[in-house]
Formats: sequence, structure tokens, C-alpha cells
Amino acid sequence: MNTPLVILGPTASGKSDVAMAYAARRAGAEIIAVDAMQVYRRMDIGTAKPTAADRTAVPHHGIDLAEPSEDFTVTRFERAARQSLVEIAARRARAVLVAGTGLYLRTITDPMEIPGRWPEVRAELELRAVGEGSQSLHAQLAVLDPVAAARMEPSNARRVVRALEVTLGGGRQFSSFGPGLDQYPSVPYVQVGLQWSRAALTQRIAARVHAMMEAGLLAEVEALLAERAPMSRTARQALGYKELVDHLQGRTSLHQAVNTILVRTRQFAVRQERWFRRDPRIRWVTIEHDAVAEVVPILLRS
RNA sequence: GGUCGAGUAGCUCAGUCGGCAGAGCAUACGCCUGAAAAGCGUAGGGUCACCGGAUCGACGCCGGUCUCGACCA
Repeated sequence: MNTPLVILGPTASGKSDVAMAYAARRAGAEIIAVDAMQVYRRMDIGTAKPTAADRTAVPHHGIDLAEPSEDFTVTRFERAARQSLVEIAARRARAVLVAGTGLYLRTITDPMEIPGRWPEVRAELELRAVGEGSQSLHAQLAVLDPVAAARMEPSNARRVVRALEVTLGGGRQFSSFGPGLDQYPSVPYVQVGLQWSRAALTQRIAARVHAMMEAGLLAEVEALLAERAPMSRTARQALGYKELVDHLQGRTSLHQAVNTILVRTRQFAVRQERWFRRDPRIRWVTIEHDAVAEVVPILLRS
């Protein structure tokens, strides 16, 4: 049976290794990376992108979809991934989603209707957010769409602006686009989560960051800075990149930059765990010391 | 050895005239619908280096001890 398989977990949990090992034992498996940063070309080391050898051995999707100068979006990812799923199904192969970005995964597993964009409306709202504060915008949202307003903190300018953008721009309440993310209907995906102890994960992150530095992450960032087109707002927020950009532009020492990468990557990993762990559909595997050995047998039985 | 400065949350540091011990970061927990490796919220955390004294009351004042730093010998 070809029910898509989802392997998920925090950064440095060994998802990709598990996926590759599984694909080696199961003919016709194709990998879809569900990762908001591996979509950028030439951002390879810092995003822990699968190697050329891995990509030759097993077909990969969801990677190198955009230039680092482009602003990428969830919707763009969703379209590309759905297309890949259709193609993989047509080949009667099995899709293996390797997921680190929770929101991106939900748009695939749980068909969601993502509202459109109204850039002019948004630009105006962002100005107002700076001028009068997000509380004032939240008050307006509370009148136009009380349900949406109740779902978010008045202090969260990002979400308040977006909800108003949709409601004002599209003439339809933001909250009408779905019940929110805390609904977990049964879906045709087998989802397996990789779980390490905090201490073990912290160690793995440190080892990985240092390995990236040795593999030439600094040079990769330097090359990106030297490109004609500057990195987009979304690409620039990639962990490991923004900190090294700060260093290369003289704002921090290298040591300081690497320390910041370690702290932020740890925080990111925890945020990923927190996102995934509330989804009751995920089967968690607690890993003692070898992700491949401990998880692949379970996948082969699924 | 002498002089001066410092010692307050895991870290960096505020703390006015003596009146319930503070911030940022970190940590834990929660939220998340076209930026999501982004953004937002809540919470825990203290023998104010140590010992003694004066005071109704000390992180603060007085005496001593210890540790660190700078300078002088």
C-alpha cells in the first residue's frame, strides 16, 4: 500500500538518515522534504540539505524550489508538494515526507484553504501597526471578525495584520477560512515522530553546528552575500545564515555568532517539538542512541 | 605586603535618601492559516560573597573575613 509516510522531528533528530535508510530497503520510495529553508538553492550546508549522492540514489522533491533572493511562501510550497504527490502516486511509488516545518506539513496532510494576499491593504496596515500599535488594529479586528480576534494576542502584530489584511482585502472574515490548527481529523498519512531526550538533542545540535562550520558554512554565506541579488527577507532568516551575515558584516565575532547559532537552533528544535507534540495522530518513537536502527524497522512494518 | 575597585537570578548587569529584590538574555510551558529556521504570550528562578554590629527595619550604614581585578611596591 502506498499511504504516504511522514517522518518528522526536530532539527538534528536524524530524519533524513532514517528516510534514506528506509528508501534503501523499500523500492519505489521518493522523498519530499517539508522544510522551509531547503527550498533555497545554494543554501546547502546550513540547511543540512541532502547530498548530491543521496539525491541521485533516491528521488527528492521540495528542494531547490527558489532563489535565495525570492520571498518564499507556504502556498508556494503547498502547490509544489501536491504536484510531487500526484506524480509519485502516478508512478505507484511511496511518498516519504521528511518534515521539520510544522505549518508546511499541515497544509499537505490537512487540506487547508489558505486565504489570498492583498499587498496594498497589508502595506497600509503595517504602517498603522507601527504608528498606532497592534492593540489598535486588534480592536478593529474584534469588530470585523471577533472569532479571529479571540484567537490571537493583541500584541502579535504579525497575526493581527494578516487577519485584517484578509478580512478587509477579501471582504470575508479571516476566521471563515477554517477552524484553526487545533483540529486533528483522521487523515491518510502514517506519521512517525523522532524523539530524543533534551540533553541528547542538545549534544547532537552542537555536533551538527560544528560540523557545518567545518564543512564550510562561512564560505557558503560569503558566497551568498557576494551574489548580485540580495537574500530575500525569508531566506535571510535561516539559522546559521543570519548570524554569520552579522559576523561577516562586522557586527559580531565569529565565536559569538556560533554561540548564537547554537542557542537559536536549540530554541528552534524545542519549538518544533512543541508544534508536533500536540498532534495526536503522530506515533512517537523514543530514540536511545541510533535513529536508523531503532526507527526503520517500525517504518518497514507500516 | 599596600592602595583602590568589584562580588545581587544560570549569564550580563540595574538597584535613588535604609522601608516587600529588578531588567535583558537563558530555561520551562503555551499559541500559531500566503514571513513559520518567522512571530507572540505565560511562568519558575535569589542565604544580595561570608561573619558580626548599630537600627523598629539593611542589598544598602559600621567592623572584620574570603574571592576576583587593576595599580603601587
